[in-house]
Amino acid sequence: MPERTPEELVTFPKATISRFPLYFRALTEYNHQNIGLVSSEEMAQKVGVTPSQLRKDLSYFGSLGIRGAGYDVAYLLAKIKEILGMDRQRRLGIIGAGRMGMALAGYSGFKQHGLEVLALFDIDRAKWGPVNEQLTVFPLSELAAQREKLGLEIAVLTVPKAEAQKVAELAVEAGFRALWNFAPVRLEVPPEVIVQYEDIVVGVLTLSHHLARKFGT
Amino acid sequence: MPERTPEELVTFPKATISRFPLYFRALTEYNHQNIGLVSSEEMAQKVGVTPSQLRKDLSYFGSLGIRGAGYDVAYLLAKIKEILGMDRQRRLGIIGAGRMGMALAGYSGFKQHGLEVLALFDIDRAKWGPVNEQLTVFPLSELAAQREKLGLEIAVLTVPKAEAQKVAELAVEAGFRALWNFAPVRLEVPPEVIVQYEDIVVGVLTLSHHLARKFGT
DNA sequence: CTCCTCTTGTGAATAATTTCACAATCTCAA
DNA sequence: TTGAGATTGTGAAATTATTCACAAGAGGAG
Repeated sequence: MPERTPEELVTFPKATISRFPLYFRALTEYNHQNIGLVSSEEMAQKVGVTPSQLRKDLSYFGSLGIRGAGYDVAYLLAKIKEILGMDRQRRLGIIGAGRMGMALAGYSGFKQHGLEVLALFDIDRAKWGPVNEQLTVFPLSELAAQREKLGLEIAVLTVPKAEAQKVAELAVEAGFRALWNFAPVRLEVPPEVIVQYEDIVVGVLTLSHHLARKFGT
Repeated sequence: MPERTPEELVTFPKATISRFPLYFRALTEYNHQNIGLVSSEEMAQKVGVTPSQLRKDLSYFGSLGIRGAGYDVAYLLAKIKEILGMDRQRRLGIIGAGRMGMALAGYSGFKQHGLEVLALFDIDRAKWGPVNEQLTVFPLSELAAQREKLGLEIAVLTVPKAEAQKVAELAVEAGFRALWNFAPVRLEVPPEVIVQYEDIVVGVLTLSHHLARKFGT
C-alpha cells in the first residue's frame, strides 16, 4: 500500500527562494502584456540573473517549462505562487505601532503578493483604536484573541531592541509560528517557530563600504 | 621607488560585509557595558554565527585580535567603522516623498550608523517645502544643486517602478555615484555607479514559503 | 512522417563560501 | 623567566552554490 509520497525532498540553495519574488514580478508583467510564453534567456535578462541559474532554480520544483518553446507564463506564475505560499492570502499582525510599524502597515506592495496586514498591536494605550476603516491598533494583551479571530499567521516585530525577546515570547505563546523580526537582535524561540530577520541598514552600509573602498572615502 | 601599496587586495565573500553591521552593533553594546575585551566565541554566539566564521570575516581585514585574549572592543569597533565607511558621516538624499520615502526619512536607526538623511525630492509640487526643522522636500529639478550644497553621496530611490529608471538617470546626471534602490526593477547605469537593491517582500515571502512547506499551507 | 531548429532540464565541472583543526602567540601567575 | 591555559589567524578540507555543456524533447515545415 503506497504511502503518500512526500511533496518534495530535494534540497536547494537558500538563495533560490529569494530569487522567486523577482521571477514572480517579471511573470506578472509578462502576463499584463499578454505574453504567453517566455524563454529563460529573456526572463533572466529582465531580472538580472543568468539563464542557467533561472532554469536551475525552477528545476528544483519540477519540469515547469516546455522544451524547445520556453515557459508558459500563466502556468509558471501559478506554480511560483504555490511555491511561495502565495496561493492563499497570508495575514500579518504587526507588533509595535511606531514609525516602522505604521509604514509597513501602509505599504501598498503587499497586496499583489497575497499579503495582508489585518491588525497592529502596542502596549501604549494612547495608540489603541482604529487607524482607518481597515485597521485597528489593539492592546498587546489581545494578541492571542485577535490572532485566532482574524486568522493571523505572521507576527511582524517592529519593537525596540530591548523589548524584542519578550514580545517574541508573547507572540509564540499567542500561537504564532512565524516571526518577521525588524529588531536588531537574535531571538530565542522554540525550534518549530520560524524567524526571518530583516536588517534595513545592511544594504546602505554595503553601499557605504563600497564608496569607502572604491573611491577612498 | 616604492608605489603606494594598494589598500587591500584580498577578495572576500560578499556575505562577509553583510555580517559587519551585526558585529558593529554587538560591539557597540559591549562598549556600553564597559566590556573591553571579547572572544570570538562570545561575540559569535551573540550575533548568531560560528566563531570561526567571525574570525575568518575579520581576518580579511588584517589581524584585528589578540591571540590568547580576544578582541579589543574599542579597537575593533573603530576598525569596523572604517571598513563600513562609517568613520565619516554619509549623507543621503531620498528621491520620492511617498510613504516609503517618508518612513525612511524618519527612521531613527540611521544615526548610530553614521547615516543622515538631509533632503527629500519629489516631482509633486504639493509635497515641496519643509517637513520639519531638519528636512525639506525639494523639487526634483534641484537634485544636482542640493547634492552639491548638502554633500549628498547616496541617492535613495523610493519611486514607483515605472519611474525608477528615469529617476536613476537623473540621479547619475546630478552626480550621484551610489544608488539604494527600493523599486522592484533592475537599473541600467554606467559601470562606475554602484547600485544596491532592496526588496522588502523577499523576507516575508521566504517566511510564507516556509509556512507552506513546513506546515503544508 | 521526418528533419531541423529551438530551448529546457540536468549531471558534471567549476567556483565560492564555510568549517575544521591546529600552529602561533599572547596573558597571567608563580 | 618559565610554563600553563587561552584564543586568534589561517591553510586545507568540506560543503554549498553557480555555471557549463549537451542530451532530451517539443514544435513546426514540408
